[in-house]
Amino acid sequence: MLRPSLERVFRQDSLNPEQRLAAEHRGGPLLVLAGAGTGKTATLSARVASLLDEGADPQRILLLTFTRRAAREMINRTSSLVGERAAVGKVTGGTFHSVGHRFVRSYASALGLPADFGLLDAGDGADVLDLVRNELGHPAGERRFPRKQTLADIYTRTVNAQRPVREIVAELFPWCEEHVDAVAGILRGYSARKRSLGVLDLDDLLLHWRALVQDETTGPHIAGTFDHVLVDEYQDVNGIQADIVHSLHQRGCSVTAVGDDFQAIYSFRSASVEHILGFPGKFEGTKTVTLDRNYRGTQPLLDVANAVSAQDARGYPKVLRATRPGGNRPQLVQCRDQSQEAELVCDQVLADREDGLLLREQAVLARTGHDTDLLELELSRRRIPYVKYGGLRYLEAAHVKDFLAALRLADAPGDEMSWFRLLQLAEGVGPGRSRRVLEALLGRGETSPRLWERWPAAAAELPSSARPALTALAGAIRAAGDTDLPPGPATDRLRTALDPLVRAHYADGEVRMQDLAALVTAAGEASDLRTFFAEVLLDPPASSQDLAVPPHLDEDWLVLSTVHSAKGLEWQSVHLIAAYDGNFPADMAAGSAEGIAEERRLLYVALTRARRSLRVYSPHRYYHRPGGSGDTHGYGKVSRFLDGEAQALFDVVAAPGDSHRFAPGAIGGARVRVDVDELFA
DNA sequence: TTCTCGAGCAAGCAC
DNA sequence: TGCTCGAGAA
Repeated sequence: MLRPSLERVFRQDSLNPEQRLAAEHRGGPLLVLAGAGTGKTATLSARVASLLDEGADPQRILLLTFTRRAAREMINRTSSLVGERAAVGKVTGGTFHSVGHRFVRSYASALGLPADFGLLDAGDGADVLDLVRNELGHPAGERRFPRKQTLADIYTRTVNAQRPVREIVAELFPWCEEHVDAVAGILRGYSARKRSLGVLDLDDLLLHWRALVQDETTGPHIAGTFDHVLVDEYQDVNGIQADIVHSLHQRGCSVTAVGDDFQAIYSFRSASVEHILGFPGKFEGTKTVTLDRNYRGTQPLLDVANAVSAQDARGYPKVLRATRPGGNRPQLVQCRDQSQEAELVCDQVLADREDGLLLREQAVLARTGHDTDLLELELSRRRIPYVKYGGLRYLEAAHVKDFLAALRLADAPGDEMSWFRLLQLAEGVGPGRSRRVLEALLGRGETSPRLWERWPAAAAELPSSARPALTALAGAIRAAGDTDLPPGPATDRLRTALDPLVRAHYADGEVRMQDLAALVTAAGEASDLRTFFAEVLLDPPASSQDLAVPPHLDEDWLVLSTVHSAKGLEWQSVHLIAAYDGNFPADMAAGSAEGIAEERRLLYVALTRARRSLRVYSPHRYYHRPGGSGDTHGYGKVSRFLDGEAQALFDVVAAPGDSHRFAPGAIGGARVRVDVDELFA
């Protein structure tokens, strides 16, 4: 039963009967099927608030979310409900990876890991794989031999599916099958190398966490620290994550899973919609609550989403119903090509802004990061500020990797790969010299305490022009590794030392250094360097904007995002671009029924982000990367998911104007030559 | 040994 | 289109 105070709070927050049921359910596993926009966050927050109100210890509540942003939002909402920020703040929250990391660190010795084990992100892992591949004598140039990224994909699919590599390769990478023995050897070498380096990659964190929870000694210990485990976005868990949750359940934790099987879009990360579909069967005594009242969109928009979801007979049936009345029909905009698409989007964005809609209330969604390339040009030309989420990730930018390499060395000065990377920032230093410097610096397996004494000898291998900057950098790394120095000043020293190297090495060094300033600001709020490093790696900022200090109130920008990164977010106005068949579904995914089903769900996620206005653009002619030889353009139809029935729910708009002016072949076989060669005769 | 440049080829979403 | 690798010059 709820106390009167909370009773009032719930009513104020207007929980509907189903949401209330979910918030107040006690005993036994709970599955909340929450359609898009049905107040999932409000419900989970209310449930946490209700548990706290009953006297639950916040530290004994575990909240597993997909991103740190989601965890933060949940905790903020909960504290506005209970009004005790401090108590709520003690709730253990984060992503599977970050929470797993905390346990693996605590139980490192039980796992036979060094107490100060390091972390590899996806890019680091691929680099180590590349190293092993070359050592085993498979140069990257060899015909049809998988590249490092492909090797990394094979590795992660294999361990996450827990199936033999031969099966995975045969099924998902058939073009690599002739090399499967060599691939298996490289993966074995990769595991051995990680052990000898004392590092874990992202998959290892989950594997080790699961091992801890399943172990008869450590398992009860870990499960015993929690009474309640709440998992958000359950449709996107993979087999290992599902095992972890199930083990916690078996060891006595009360489990709540929240998700929407129709928003499962992460199968490429080995997530499977089967885990949410099979939840009631696996967790005995499950109470299932379905939320289908939509508080986000208007009915004309939801009708389209419903029409798309109805094409898939599987899953929990649900039809979204709007709670807000009225609304306009969505538009399906047929345009000539992607440059016209970019113009039309800009026109509309500016028109809506004239009507008082902030840029931040508008978003442009796309299948892939580079679908927005042309649009970004047009936005810059018209001076419309924007922030881009997804696509090329922040951590993959070379200068950010440089900075993280320095950060890693502060914690682990013996890290060969990081040194190798940083040394080559200097002019006149390549792989050859780096190797000699490292030989002098790291010796043969000697331990690190004496490492800094060897720096002068190591620096002697450097060309004199490179010596001052690298010596300064080494000094900054050594100072940053001193635990007495707080993370803010420590990272600032690193940044200062990197400054001349970054400016000289990259053409746009100026801009890159500003990015790093944002990282230093973020580091200032962390408790120590190692924690900061882990946080950045395990929950990377979606863009440098994520790290920046809170922007001024008068700043406003349009949001560009991939559909994947847009999950869980909403805007007043949404533009979905490049919705042609071949992109929705992507050609790559169109080979299998499950692949197509997932693409449909991806479109569904995009369609359900809008509150008031939705425009879907389908360019007739689009650019694509040449797959073989010949034309680099394709002629597309609108996505097959927007069939006749779905299209009838749109206002179909043909782009205005000159649809024939640039039509291919209009001039027949004419050849117009421009030739200045005679000038150089 | 480092750097530059051209050829050849691959492919997206991300903790 | 943009990365990676190999050839060849400084």
